[in-house]
Amino acid sequence: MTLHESQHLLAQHVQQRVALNEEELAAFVAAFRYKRVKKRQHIVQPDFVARHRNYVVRGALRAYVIAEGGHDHTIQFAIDDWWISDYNSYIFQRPATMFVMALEDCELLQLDYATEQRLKAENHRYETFFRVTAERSTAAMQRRIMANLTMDAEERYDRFLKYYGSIAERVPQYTVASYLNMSTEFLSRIRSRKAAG
Amino acid sequence: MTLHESQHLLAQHVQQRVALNEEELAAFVAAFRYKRVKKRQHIVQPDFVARHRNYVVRGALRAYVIAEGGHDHTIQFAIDDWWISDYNSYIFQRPATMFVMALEDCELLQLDYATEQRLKAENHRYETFFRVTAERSTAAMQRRIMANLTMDAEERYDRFLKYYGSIAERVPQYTVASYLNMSTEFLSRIRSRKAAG
DNA sequence: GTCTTTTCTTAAAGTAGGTCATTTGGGCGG
DNA sequence: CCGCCCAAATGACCTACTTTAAGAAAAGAC
Repeated sequence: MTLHESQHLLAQHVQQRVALNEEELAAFVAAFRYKRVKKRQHIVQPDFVARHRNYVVRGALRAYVIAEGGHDHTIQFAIDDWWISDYNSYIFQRPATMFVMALEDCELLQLDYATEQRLKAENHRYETFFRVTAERSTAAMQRRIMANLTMDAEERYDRFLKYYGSIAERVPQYTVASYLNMSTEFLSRIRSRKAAG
Repeated sequence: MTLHESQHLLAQHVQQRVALNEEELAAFVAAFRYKRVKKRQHIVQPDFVARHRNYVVRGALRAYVIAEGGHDHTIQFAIDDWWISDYNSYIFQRPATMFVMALEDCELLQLDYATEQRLKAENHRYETFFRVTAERSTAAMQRRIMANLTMDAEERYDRFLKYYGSIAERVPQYTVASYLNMSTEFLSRIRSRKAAG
């Protein structure tokens, strides 16, 4: 995708969340740096500070941690038109605990921390955009916590397919299992149970 | 506590998150309504829209859902100097799915939705406050999700004591168990295991 | 105080889901 | 089109936790 096309996608994304005039929108989008990453490449690693907030123009990524015992756990997915980073690292500019890895070749628009601060200080409406974004994340995470507390493994998988079917289609199944807090073998069994009866 | 003392606590809370001059701070705090609620009283109920964001001056509350089978699950606690509501309801002004109930007699400062919108539109720095608040919630929820994915029951309890020991001290144990995604019986067993050896 | 309700503990039996080991399949570099 | 490697499936066994049931200990109410 061209830089111009990528910027247009981001511009549309922003416009759906806050009303900016053309000039404001152009300046906002221009603050991002275009970046390609290859499948399996990491853009965030434990112990290094996450420097960017990443808008996914095209591609798929996952944020994950590795627990004792070597098992990994997916904290977040991002595909086209989503955002991803290690927010505990990015927001507080402290060392990351997560990996963020490309699951496909990706095109990103990256906003670095200092530039984000400048944008928020510069224009009330830019601040509003980040406020709306943070609020929606909070709400989505609360829904995920509710699902984890109230549903069994099969129900969690059904919910995931319902709301994030487009992600399930393009990422490895073991990453979905680890997102849903179950073993890859158990997810496989759920699926074969469904296919049968 | 007097209204004046309550407002002072909220003012301090706000000042720790955003730099306001005296006039701005006074106007912000004045937008809240003081409210007392008795133990066991609900301030949010399923099917009704959560109208307020609640600052806890003094007291303890819990947000919870009741799953099929009658089991309840704690989504959030709030004690002195915390915020609570059903954010999926409040932010989108849609019917709540949660209860928010007082675990003790409480004093709150409530901000209603329309007033919050007015504040955010009126002053860039008020908007900043809500942005910072939402960002911190997001980060905290992500840490909780990580803990739920990577830790077993006993580790989750240890973590809760470490970071929220002051909550554990003043709420019923079964509410802590339901927050940590384990049965009240199992939490009891963990505790007696610890007390012994 | 004493009666009642709520919370917490203990123990036995049951199960959702995990682990381990092996097989099957798919994608892709050469 | 072959061989390799990583992902998905399958089955046997295992365990961390739940459920059920009962009683003990706090906490209110009157």
